[in-house]
Formats: sequence, C-alpha cells, structure tokens
Amino acid sequence: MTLKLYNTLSRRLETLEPIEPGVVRLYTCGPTVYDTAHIGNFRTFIFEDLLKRYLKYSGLKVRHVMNVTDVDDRTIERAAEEGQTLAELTGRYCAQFQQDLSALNILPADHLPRATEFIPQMVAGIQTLIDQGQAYTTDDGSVYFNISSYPEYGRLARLNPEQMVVGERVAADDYAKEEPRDFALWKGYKPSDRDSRWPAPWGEGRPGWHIECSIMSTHFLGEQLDIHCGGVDNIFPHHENELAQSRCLHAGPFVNLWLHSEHLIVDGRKMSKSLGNFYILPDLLEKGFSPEAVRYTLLSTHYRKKLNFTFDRLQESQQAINRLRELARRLEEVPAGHKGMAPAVPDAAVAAALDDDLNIAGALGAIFAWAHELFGLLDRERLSGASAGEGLAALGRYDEILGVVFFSPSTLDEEVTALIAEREAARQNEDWARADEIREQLQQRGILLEDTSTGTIWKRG
RNA sequence: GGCGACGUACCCAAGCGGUCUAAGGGAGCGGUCUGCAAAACCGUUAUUCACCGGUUCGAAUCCGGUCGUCGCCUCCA
Repeated sequence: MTLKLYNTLSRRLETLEPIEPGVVRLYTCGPTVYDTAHIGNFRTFIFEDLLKRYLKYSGLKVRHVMNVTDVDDRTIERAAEEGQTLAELTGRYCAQFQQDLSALNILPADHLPRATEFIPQMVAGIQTLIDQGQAYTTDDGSVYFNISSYPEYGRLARLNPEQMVVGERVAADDYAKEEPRDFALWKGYKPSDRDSRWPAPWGEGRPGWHIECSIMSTHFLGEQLDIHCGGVDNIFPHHENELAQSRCLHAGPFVNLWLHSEHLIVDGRKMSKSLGNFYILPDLLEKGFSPEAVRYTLLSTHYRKKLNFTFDRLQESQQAINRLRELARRLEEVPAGHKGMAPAVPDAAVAAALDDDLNIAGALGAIFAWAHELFGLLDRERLSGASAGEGLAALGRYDEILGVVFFSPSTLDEEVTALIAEREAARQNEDWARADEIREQLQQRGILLEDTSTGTIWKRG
C-alpha cells in the first residue's frame, strides 16, 4: 500500500509514511458543542471516517483523537441564553453529537477529550510561550501570541501577515492587544463569561480556541502527528495558529500531513449556521431519509471537491445502496456447490483508487462495474457458488470502508408486518386489487415491496 | 485588494498527455422477466469535456486569456 494524500502545507500529494511503522497518529478537529452539528460538519467527520477506515483496511493501526470544544464565545453565549451552566449545555450537545456519529456509522475516536478537561495543561503551555517571549499578557488578564516571534506564520494558509486585511472580525474583538493579527491564547475574565473561569498565574479567565488542540494532541499522541484533519475553513486561523503554537512549544515538525475537506454547499453557498441554510441529521431522519443515505451522500464525492447537497442526492444515494444490498441478497441465494463462472473481485482497483488521495468515486465505480458483471451472471445462473461466497466476502470488505451496506438493520413495525402478511394472503387468493392496494399504501410510507422467486422482500425507497 | 478552488451527458461524477468515438450512480425511453409491478438483465440518452487561443505527432488532461460559480483573508467543519 502506498497511500498518497494531499498535504495542505506543501499543496502536493505526499506518501503517508507513519512515524512509527504500522501505526498512524491521527488528530481530527471535532465540534464546538454549542448546538446540534449540521450535516456540513458531518461531511468532514465522514471524510475522516473514510480515511480512518481505509487506513485500517490497509492493515494499519490508527490512534485517533478528536477534540471537543466546550468553552468558547458561542458556548458561553448559548448557555447564557438558555439559562444553563456551560457544563449543562455542552454536555447536552456533546451527547447529541455522539448520537449522530453513531447513527452515521462513524467509528468512534480512541479519545474524545474536551477542552475544559485540559485547562491546567493549557495554562502550562501558555506559560512556556510567555517565558520564551513569544506571548504577552495585557491589562485585562488576557494572553496573546506574538505572531512576529514565529517567522513561518502564514505558511500553512499561504497568507502573508503584511497583506492580511484587518477586517470586521478583528475590529469586533474588544480585547486589548499590541498588534491586531496576534491571537488569543487566554481570554481574561469578563462578567459575561459567567461560570466560565479558570485560574491562571496572569489572571482568571478561559483558554483561547487554538491552544486546546496543541495541548491535547501532544498529550495523547506525542509531539509529532502523522495526520491532522479538519474542514478547509480551519486552515485559517485555527490550524495556522495551532501550528505556530505547537512549533514554538516543541521544535519538531508537529504534523506530517495536513488534510482538509471542502465545504458542503446548499444553493451555491456553503452550509453554515450563520447563513441559516443548514440541515441537521435528526430532521433528515424525521423526513424519512435513512442515515446510510446521508452517509453515502456525504461520502461519495471526493473530499476536496465542494458537494452540493439536495434531497434528490439523498434519494439517489439510497438507490445506490439498495443496489449493493440487492447484490448481497442475490449472492446469498446461490447454492454453495453451484457450477459457473468465477469473475475476479476488484480489490486491486478499489485499493488503487483509494490510494490515490481517497478517490472514492473511482473506487465506487470499480465496485459497481463488478456488481453489474455479477448481476448479469446471477440472472443467467452462471455464477459459481464459490464465487458467490467470495463476492459476498468482498462486498463485506468494501463495506468496512464504505459503511453503508451492512449496518443499521432496519426493522418494520407490527402494522407494516401485518399488512405484508395480508398482502401475501391476498396474492395466494389472486386478489390482485387488494395486493396492489397494500403495496401502494406501503410505498407511500417509503417501503418498497418486491416479489421475488423466493418470496416477497422489502426495502427502503 | 491578497490568496485559492472549481466548470465533463437531463442530474451527480471518474478521468492526472495516447488503450477516451470519455468509468460508475441516479433519471428517462424501448425490450426481456412478472398476475401487474419492482428488482435484475439487454438496448438507448456526450465524436464530446464552459469559451477562445497556444504547446505537442497527439490534449478533457499541459500553458495563456475570457466568462461563470464558490471559498478563505483572526475564533466557521
């Protein structure tokens, strides 16, 4: 396996060469738990899941850490609005987040540390930067990183600090600092912060956003990471600042490969809370879409391409998944000793595509082309029993990467089960009118019935 | 103003200088099968890759320009 990935730092494809042979140290930026994450957020988490699953598929061990930001402007604001403590609010949304991760069949990280669990370590790190003369305190008890103390500042984002526009967002920051481009390591306490206050040598307050990742990644994975992921909007300022801090706290390279996923688009604009054009998973499930259809939709476009989200897309994804599930069902029906052809499984094509910067569309193309070949043989009863078994195993392997075929075993409620039984009876009596009526009724509810040679099956529409 | 990405059929999308008269998914149309459907299969829907010019024996693929869309430029995945 020679997996090549696009490194944002070099803007080139680079071969993954784990620091420790056979083990990949992966750090992915998690959510800020001030609200339910929208599916644009999940596009990134699903891209990271694809990466992780493919690394495992390739025989590597993955040590994965995802942080949870549970203290920042938004969490504090939201907690105040809802009259809750910070911990109550973030606890609630963190639980929601994990529930959504699970629904989308995203493999959990080995560690999911929350920023507030590492405040003393962050304080120590900030103190080191102060001691080194790379950070300074201000009268309000805040601490800022002096970007001029780090010559490589701007390298990741390819921004020249001299040319950076000091815009509204900087002006809106009412903290005192020596130079507008410097960023906060620590924010001095203000009454509006309510219960969000922690002690520090230079004064009570709370950590800035970026320092948590520098500290927690090192804590769990060491000073150098193989891969660090996030959405493109994290390149600047978050990752640029994180990189600066980490490089100043320890001399090594910090991250070998920086990977960033593109945005999910709605009506031509990026999906975001501020634009109001977002969807959350529970709402899509409520509308009757399956979690696997959401997963497939977010997964099936290359991670560095913008992805336009539509309900049609979800529907198309469901159809594609149904096709693979149908293949599995048909393969299971082939008797073990059946004589026939033995087509090759597309392992090599799938691996070649994914080795090329996770070319998922190429991999899916290979899988579906193979599926088509198998269906043709199945229709003519010319697939050997052994090949059917191999095919089923191969599909299982590929689904360890895709995670859309063999998960979330759907169940039917009693009413539906009874209707299906009633229809069976009607068909036995050749009462076609009643049988068709039930079929249409269930179709309205998103359940498709198909009468096969071995009985009636159902699937989601 | 600075930096960057993208534009392939009705929709989505692969393609990384020749095997491209361009994978794969969805959708449509005709057929086989079926009680009828659905699924699956067979056939069909781009001699063409936003547009213009250039490099090359050869370009969807490289270079330049034009048009269009989007993103980032201090706390957005």
